[in-house]
Amino acid sequence: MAEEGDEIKVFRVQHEDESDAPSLADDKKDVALEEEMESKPCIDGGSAFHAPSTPLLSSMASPLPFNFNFSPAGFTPFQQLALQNWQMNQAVTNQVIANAAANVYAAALSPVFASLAPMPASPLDLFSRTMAALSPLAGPRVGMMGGMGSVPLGSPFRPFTPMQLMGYGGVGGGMTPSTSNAPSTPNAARRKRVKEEDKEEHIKKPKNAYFWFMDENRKVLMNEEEWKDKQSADLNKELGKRWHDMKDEEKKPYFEMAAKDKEDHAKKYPNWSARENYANSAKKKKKRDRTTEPGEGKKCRARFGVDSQEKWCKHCIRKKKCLYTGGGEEDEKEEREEEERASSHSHSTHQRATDSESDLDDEPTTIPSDEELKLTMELTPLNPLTPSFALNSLLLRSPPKHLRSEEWGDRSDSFPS
DNA sequence: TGACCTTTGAAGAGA
DNA sequence: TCTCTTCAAAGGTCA
Repeated sequence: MAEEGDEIKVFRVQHEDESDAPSLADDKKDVALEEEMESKPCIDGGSAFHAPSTPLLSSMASPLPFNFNFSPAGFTPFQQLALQNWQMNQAVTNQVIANAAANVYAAALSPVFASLAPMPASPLDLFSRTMAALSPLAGPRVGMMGGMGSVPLGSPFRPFTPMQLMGYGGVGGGMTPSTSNAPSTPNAARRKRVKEEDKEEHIKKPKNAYFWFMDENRKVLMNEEEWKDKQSADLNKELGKRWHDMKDEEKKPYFEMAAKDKEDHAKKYPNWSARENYANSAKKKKKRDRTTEPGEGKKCRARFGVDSQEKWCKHCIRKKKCLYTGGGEEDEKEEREEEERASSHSHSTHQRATDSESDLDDEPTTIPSDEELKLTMELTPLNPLTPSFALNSLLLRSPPKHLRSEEWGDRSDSFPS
């Protein structure tokens, strides 16, 4: 059987120079993508088979049937995107075949299946049996929606998870559950690094005296019969009472601890200010915004509705700045910024309403982002610029009917024969 | 997975 | 100077 650590790396993209590692921002994007992909379980619900590496397989790895590369030059950005997707799918397909081959080989090595699947006699034998395993005629199948990469039901073949197919998680690296805290793959290490970097970005406030007191007494309280099953909030209530009942002298050590903590914090982060932690994330800002009553802070039109103008303040009735919202400095600043943004844009794209009527609208007209535009275009049928359209067009090797031939040009040499 | 609950004290912002 | 708001920790609950 294959040794531990043996692996097949057919399409794993390696950075030639590790020092030329992607930036943290890129890492974050990658990690988000990886987490999304890894969150999708292996389709047949089983654990993926550990594909062995053998000289026989090595001979198989290179001349896989679909291995085309062609230059995206001359394509529109969206067509290039489609091209990338297509090439990625091609890589996945190749990996599926490689995995199937590995499974055929591994099954042959297994004492259980040896009688059913004898050793491949040659690379050609292995290849033909691999293709047979992938054939739709191979009986009921499981995994990968019954398509390419699925395996005959009841067979020892296990499809790889999407991440494994892509080379993430490592065919030889992340297949078995890790028993240590150490990241099992370079990607896991990268993910951990990203999380740690995120952690480092946030410098927490030093604890105050009461928090030092809580630290010390929470566990004591939790050991008390009466409080051991209570929730944290209840414990905090009780701790608050006890803190309140304590004499100043009893509190003194905690204030000293807090003072020391504050001093150390100031030494460690001389330029830090508590302000830095004020709603520095959108979620916290959202949370903060929710602390106001529903409708509070809204202008009269939004608060009472157009039909209840009798409830509006006199300013709103006269289309002036709402009395309820007050139109604080922050609002005015935002409005100024909004107007600047609007004026910097062409007047045709987004003209922020400047009259009081529009000013009363809750949601200003927003400019769709590039991503939103892309999505919209993807959802628009027959748009020649959408990735899916471009992909289909590429695969069909013929220009869309409504595209002029000179726009499309001759790209027949870009496609596999 | 992250908000919420609950406490006190420190810090910052704004009036 | 005063008032108001936010955040620091904990861990169960809930969406």
